[in-house]
Amino acid sequence: MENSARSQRTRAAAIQAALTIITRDGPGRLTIDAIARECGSSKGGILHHFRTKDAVLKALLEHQIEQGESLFDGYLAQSLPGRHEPALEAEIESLRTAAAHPKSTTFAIASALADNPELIAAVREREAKHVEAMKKEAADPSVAMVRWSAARGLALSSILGLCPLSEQERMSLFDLLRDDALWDSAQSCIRRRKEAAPQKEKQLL
Amino acid sequence: MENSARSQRTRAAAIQAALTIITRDGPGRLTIDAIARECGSSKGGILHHFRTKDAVLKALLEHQIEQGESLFDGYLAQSLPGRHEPALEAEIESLRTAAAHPKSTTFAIASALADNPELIAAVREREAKHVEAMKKEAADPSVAMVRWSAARGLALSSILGLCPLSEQERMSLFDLLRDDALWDSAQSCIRRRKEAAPQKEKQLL
DNA sequence: TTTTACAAACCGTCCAGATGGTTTGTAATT
DNA sequence: AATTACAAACCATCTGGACGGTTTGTAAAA
Repeated sequence: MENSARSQRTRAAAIQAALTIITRDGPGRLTIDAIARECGSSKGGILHHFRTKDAVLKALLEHQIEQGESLFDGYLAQSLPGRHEPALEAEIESLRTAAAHPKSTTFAIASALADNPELIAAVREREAKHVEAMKKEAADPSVAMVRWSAARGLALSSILGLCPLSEQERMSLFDLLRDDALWDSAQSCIRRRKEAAPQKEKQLL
Repeated sequence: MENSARSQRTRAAAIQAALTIITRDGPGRLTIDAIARECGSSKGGILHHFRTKDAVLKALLEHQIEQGESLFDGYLAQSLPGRHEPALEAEIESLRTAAAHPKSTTFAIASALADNPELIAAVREREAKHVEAMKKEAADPSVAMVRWSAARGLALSSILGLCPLSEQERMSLFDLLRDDALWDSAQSCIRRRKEAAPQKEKQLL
């Protein structure tokens, strides 16, 4: 086999093995030895691709980010032309999907990443771009941020195993958050009220 | 010194030391040796109080829960008699406070807990009670859940270092979420719309 | 004197990374 | 086409340190 192809294949296999381990055995069991065993490779082979264990984690995170991004892109592409806030809706749907995965790798990866704040920062910066897009398209950015935050809260709670709501409740809340027309009408009420009694948040968002 | 007092003191010192380590050095550095070193005790001494490391984590979690609970109780006690949804507001304020702590121990503890799902379940169950209370007092439970989820999203994002919003933006969003009157008026719009075009979430929440 | 609280030395295991070597692929030279 | 020279991928083994937990010792309290 061609060298580069071989290399790429084992690298992908290593990442897949890491994901398997992290979900099956928990993040505490993710060792280089375990990865090597899982993908039928050797420790040396793994360490040839990733010079340190942190490099493995970084690759894992990048893989996860790519997944999330393509999920988002898919939902964005699906959105009908008439929608007011396609990015927000795609984001909400992405979060709904993420929340649905109870044995989430995301949690495991997050916990494996706990000691690497710089990697987390990368995620946050990517998130900032999405937020920008959502604010830009929104009639009222602060309402968009509320909807986004709520979806995020549901997703993060579920991923961390902290969500006390049933799946049905979660689902219908996601439905509600997504319902553009509903928020449009609520928005006008809020706006009217804000103008009547101006609040701090008005000029900030 | 009296035995029991001495014991209690070292136990508290151990927990405090664990919190110091976990925030200063990261959860990966939380070892029994480190705790002993930090609080000027010995490994044997620590293991006299906590038979295993998991017991330390459990104690740490309980400590954190107590903190959170008393914070919530404080805000609840502060709430003025006229408010419609005191529990929700107290919860939102608690979450605001939690979010404000950037070097949060919560994150570190969460990640240290990653391999102990049963401990996480305890937190979730406690959360369920709060949710019940909030639903009970709410005119529209689904709106309350949206507000709560949004506050939770902001808090969790901040704690995990994933929140791309500025502190000001976060603060004003919390203000907005807390504004009972505003949501009341929005609620009536939503309700009107729901009745006009009934949705799935209506009967579920 | 028995129990409690702690200390110090120690044990077994796990694991990241280093090292030295083998196989496989590649490209230039003859 | 065959040979040579090199590079990349990969493997088996070792090591040094960290860490959870145990055992043994000790001094004070009960």
